[in-house]
Amino acid sequence: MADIKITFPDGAVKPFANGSTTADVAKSISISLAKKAVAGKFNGELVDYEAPLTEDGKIEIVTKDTPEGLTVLRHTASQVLANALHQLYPEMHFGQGEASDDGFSFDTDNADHQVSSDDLPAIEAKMKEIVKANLPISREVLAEADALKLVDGDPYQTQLVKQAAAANDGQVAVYRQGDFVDLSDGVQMPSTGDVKIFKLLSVAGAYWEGKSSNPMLQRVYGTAFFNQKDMDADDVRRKEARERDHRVIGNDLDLFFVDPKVGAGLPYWMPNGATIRRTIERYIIDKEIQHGYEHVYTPVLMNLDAYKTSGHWEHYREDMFPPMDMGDGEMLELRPMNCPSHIQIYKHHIRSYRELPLRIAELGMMHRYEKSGALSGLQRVREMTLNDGHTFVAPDQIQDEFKRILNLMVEVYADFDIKDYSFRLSYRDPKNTEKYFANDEMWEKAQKMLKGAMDDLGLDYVEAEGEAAFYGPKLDVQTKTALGNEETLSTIQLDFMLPDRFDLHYVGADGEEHQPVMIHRGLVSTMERFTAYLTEMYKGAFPTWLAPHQVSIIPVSEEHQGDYAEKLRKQLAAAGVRVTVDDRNEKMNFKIRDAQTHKIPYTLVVGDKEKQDDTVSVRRYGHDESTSEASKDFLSDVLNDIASYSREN
RNA sequence: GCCGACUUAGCUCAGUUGGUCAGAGCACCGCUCUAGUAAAGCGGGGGUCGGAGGUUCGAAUCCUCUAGUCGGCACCA
Repeated sequence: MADIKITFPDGAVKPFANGSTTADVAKSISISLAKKAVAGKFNGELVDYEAPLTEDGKIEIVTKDTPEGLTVLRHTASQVLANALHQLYPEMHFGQGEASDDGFSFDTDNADHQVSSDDLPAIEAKMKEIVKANLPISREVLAEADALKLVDGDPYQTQLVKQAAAANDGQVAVYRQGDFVDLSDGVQMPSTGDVKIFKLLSVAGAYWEGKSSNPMLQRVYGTAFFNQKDMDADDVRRKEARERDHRVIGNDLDLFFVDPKVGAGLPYWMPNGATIRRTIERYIIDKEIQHGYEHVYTPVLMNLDAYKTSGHWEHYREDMFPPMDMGDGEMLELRPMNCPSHIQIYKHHIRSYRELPLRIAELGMMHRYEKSGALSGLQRVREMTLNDGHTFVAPDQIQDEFKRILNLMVEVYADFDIKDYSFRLSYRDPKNTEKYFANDEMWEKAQKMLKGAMDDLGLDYVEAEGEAAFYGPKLDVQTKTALGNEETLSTIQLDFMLPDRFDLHYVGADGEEHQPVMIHRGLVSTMERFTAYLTEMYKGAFPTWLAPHQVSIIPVSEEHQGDYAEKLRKQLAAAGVRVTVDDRNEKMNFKIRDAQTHKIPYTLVVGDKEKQDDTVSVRRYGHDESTSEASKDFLSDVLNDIASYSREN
């Protein structure tokens, strides 16, 4: 057989015997590379390390230190987990395994004994046996009929075989490790012995195929690494994520609480949390007004008919609080969103094209009956206040307005020092269009318009089908919570539907009536979610302008310098600084420690020396040393710090 | 909503196979010490062990139901 030509990433081309493997190629380059290699990437496709290459192509060696290498390892770990489960529970039905950014998982269904976290040690022990046995892993391709025989009536596997066969000319790939054979579409390590560093983490339910109408399987989660150092670092990362969790910090810093006896998902803002929220609220209102928004207040209760007209009742009835029957035929609804309210504002006057874009904004309190399992701290609640805004534009103003909103958003993010986010264009699901407002032309046009605007601005984004609102496509800004869950922070949504349903119009230059387009937009999400987000981002160490307590004054001796401390407090407070004197009957060290654990940006220690010179000894949060400053200078420093949204904390 | 685990003082947690097991630290209150950059000392108050049933001579501990929390899944206008 003729040699095949292998092209390397640097462009070099070398002949290899037909049927050579990635391993052969790697070894030909260097022994050290072969040691690090776990798989190949041949013509852009991940291939097994020992898979024969039978045509010309470009190769990349996938090594242990790449994300792809880690995925290969975790795929293998997932298969080892499946093997262990199979040995421990022969009757168990198997769903799918997965490798993720975080680790790996495998789904199972066992009628007699559902796997629970108590079983993890035994499963892990069995996995260790399999790893120790160092079983070679090989890929085999079977005909559909043989694959079906192999899975022996397992309902989930049978379905997977059929799907795989349908997608691949009746061929189904399986991986064998010892006697255990399993379906897998992922490239794997050469041997079970390669899965040296791993552990199981948790068990949780997961719907088969991700559909809530399907049965629920038990998903075992674990993680795996190539070396102990990375595993240890991952442990630390998980631990730090928990410390960053806004629910933990919210409790430690006394920001908010939720009392299940009073109502799940109904948060109470303690003074500290309320101060942060108030600061955010004042900031965003001022910012929006500067940018041409008109801020309004509208009722939290509204006639149910408005939500029937908007379509929300039809789409979200289950997630709304039940309407109040007032007894005389009137039905009042706790509003789940603010659009109809702002539409009322729009409709209150005859609108001229000269008024457009008309920007209506509100910190609108809304209530949604979120499913109990969805509730989480301040991130998912049943009463929330949304930084909401609706701009009403003429059709030819859409793109400009979209860009304006985006610019405003970027400005706001900069003020909060938010850097870690990504854009997602959310389209309707083309396979499931009945969920959405029925107007194909509108969807096509609107989606194209959003994409065009993003491309014009040169911004990177991912496109997500099925993530649109029922009335239109949107641009979402995605961030991550401390625990790594994705959440939407900002959103800009195009809406051609509500203006039609509510019969909105404006008088054009031609004297005729025209229909406006609505753009729904939220910059900083709800006060609840945004506060949670900031708490996690800053790890509770809020920058001075947001910190509930900005300055703590500690007299060395209350008796001797108490009057000076109080004089300083008055000066600072009069300038608008949130300042307290710590006059408790405690030692100075205790109070300094207390100020630090409460993450107060500035601690001022004042003793006889400071009193005499009218100075302060300043210690910033997180710093070990202190500096001496004239009290006047300190005041101007703090004020400057606040005014500039300084991020030093 | 679904699967699983969990729920003991304001907070974080101990409580072995049901039998002085109702505890600790922090916080809180009181007293003493008047402090120079991350916890002074002593003393005190505080919980019908999430709730409701049940088993038992006896339940924080076992069973059932229920609420909530957590981890996921689904949902997220």
